[in-house]
Amino acid sequence: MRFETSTIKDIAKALGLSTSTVSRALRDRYEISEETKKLVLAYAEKVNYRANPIARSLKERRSYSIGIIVSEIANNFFSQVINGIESIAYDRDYHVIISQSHESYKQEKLNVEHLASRSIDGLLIALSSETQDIDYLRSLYAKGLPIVFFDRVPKDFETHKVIANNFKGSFDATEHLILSGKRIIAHLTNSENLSITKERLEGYKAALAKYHIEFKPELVKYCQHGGMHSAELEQAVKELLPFNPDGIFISSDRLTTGCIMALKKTNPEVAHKIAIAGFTNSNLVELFNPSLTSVKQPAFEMGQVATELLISMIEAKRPITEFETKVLDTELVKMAKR
Amino acid sequence: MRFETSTIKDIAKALGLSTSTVSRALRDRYEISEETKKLVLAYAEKVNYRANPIARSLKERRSYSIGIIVSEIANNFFSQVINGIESIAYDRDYHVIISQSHESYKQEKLNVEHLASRSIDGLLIALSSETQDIDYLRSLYAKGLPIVFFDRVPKDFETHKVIANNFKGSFDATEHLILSGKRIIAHLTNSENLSITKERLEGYKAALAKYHIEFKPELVKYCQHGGMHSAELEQAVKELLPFNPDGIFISSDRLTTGCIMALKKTNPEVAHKIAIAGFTNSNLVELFNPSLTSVKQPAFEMGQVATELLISMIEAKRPITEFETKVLDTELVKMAKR
DNA sequence: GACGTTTTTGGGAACGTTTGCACACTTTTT
DNA sequence: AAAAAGTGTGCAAACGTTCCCAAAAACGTC
Repeated sequence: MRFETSTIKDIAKALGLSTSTVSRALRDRYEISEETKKLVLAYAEKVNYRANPIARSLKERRSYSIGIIVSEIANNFFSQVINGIESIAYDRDYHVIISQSHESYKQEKLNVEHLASRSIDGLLIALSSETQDIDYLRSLYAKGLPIVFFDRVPKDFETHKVIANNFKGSFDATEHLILSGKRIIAHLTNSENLSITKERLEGYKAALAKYHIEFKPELVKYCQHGGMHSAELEQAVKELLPFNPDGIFISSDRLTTGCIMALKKTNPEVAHKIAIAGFTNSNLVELFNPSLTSVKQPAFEMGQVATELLISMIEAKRPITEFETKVLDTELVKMAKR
Repeated sequence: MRFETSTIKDIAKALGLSTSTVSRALRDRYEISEETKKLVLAYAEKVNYRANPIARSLKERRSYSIGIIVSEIANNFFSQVINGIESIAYDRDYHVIISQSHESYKQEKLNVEHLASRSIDGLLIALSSETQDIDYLRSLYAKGLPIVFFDRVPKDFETHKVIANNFKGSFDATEHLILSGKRIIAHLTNSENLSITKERLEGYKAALAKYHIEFKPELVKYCQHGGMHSAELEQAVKELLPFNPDGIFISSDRLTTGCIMALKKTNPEVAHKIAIAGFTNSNLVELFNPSLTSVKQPAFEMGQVATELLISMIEAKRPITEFETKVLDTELVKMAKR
């Protein structure tokens, strides 16, 4: 803000003290008499003093804020994660700054670098589907920026990570399809770059294997843009239909809703014949028609856990050498009976 | 970041220049020789110099960032608005900081004040449903913080505002219900505090009047928490059903989806008999069952327009005395035939 | 070559904090 | 009674910029 507001200096002058004393009183430092502290606090209250966080950041080289990078806030999963992050961060006196990569590597890098230059104390990030090169993150990390990955994590990066049990979630969903009698189960998934894509594919394969159903690579379709481009998605669906799948297991929020939409639009006659099971954190699934079986990730909790880990890194006295990868269980919400 | 990075001082020392000269070269000021400028820029490039925005903010008392307050990013309408805001802001070299009020007045005030203390250059805000007292905004505004309201705007606040044509949107939706033969049309709406609530109620009334249908206050139910508390919503729906409505016009995103959900849950047998028309920007309406007629707000555009207005205020040379309230048209998306 | 004018550069204060150090004053110890 | 230890305060530097002001350099004119 470009307008006047009372500063430590003003208080010092008004009270005939030095700025150092005032600062110490406000920050509740050790070497300060009860009396002066009371005095300063009372006066500060009176003039409605607000510390200038910018000045503090500059001096201390930290900002008490943490950066978040997600691909889209419009995605229920991510907005729930953000709520989880906020719930912990605010408790611990951190603020959060949210940025969207829109699944673009370039945008992601730009945002991260801007956040870093704004002195964020730590970063929580779910990689974009385009991202392959994470050297820019490595270099920030090497310079001392604490980073915690969630959901979409890189391998070969030694830090805390929080993910869902993607293998089990996929396994359960696929098994559910099989147990309801489906035999030709397609798999629609995200960019191959993503960790979640690989893990979910494995779960799908394992479920097929358990029931002795042959895995057919042609039944797996990847969408580079994670469902952001409807044309890409429709194309994938179109390529899948000739195999006459009776079930589709879909591995991400955007893709799940997008796929149903594409089916309804391009092949309404089969839309109800194909059973769908997919990852989604939409709180509107109950309204969907055709209905579907959904795999819900513990998004809020994931945000909380990631934030706790990040803050522990930020506030650690000594360099951390032991890192954890927390794995949280997903929940299978079975399709309503029709 | 608490780690070393090259500064203007470093460059000055390395090149045997003064910090002032380097600063001028970097900022492309007038009084500087081409030669030195080239030299400095080349070196800056080489050492990958990044200006420290914190220092700049402190010095200039502005931050090239704008604050956004919405109630929930998980709401499609707001996340689309945010995308619109970003699209303009980034073009004009501003960054955005998003905060959520979660429909709480206290949280809203806290967030605004934090943003203000972080030297945001301007504020874009949609009021929370709880907010009645906006004196804290007035006082910031009086101190020089540019504010543009969107969607949920206060009256008696002289500044730019951007809203949807709520009256017409409601009128159209209600008329649509009437034209499809409905006669007992209930209205489920937000907190009475909100500007949108009043405007939408008027549109609803006007449509009823046009077709000589008596307006009955008991058919209007307000939800203080805007659909955030499902109990409140279910209660409202329960109170409406005894009147045997054959149509419901709903005035907000959260309420629309929430109401359908409540109907399905508590009275599945009537859920399909009641025609629903409601405001929502969900991109999943096509999947809903029962289907509904939706009023879509031009959310992205609203964000864009609001941001343009805000930036014009921020960059205005002289105090602005003429303010506009832009009204954008909504779009009625009629229910698919069943 | 002295002088004025213009262009380029440097010195240094300022933005609002925090903090190491020194100093003054009290209290305790010897 | 002097020395030591403890407590509270102030001074001043620092964080990385920007920008006013003055100095220096370059150039033109007579």
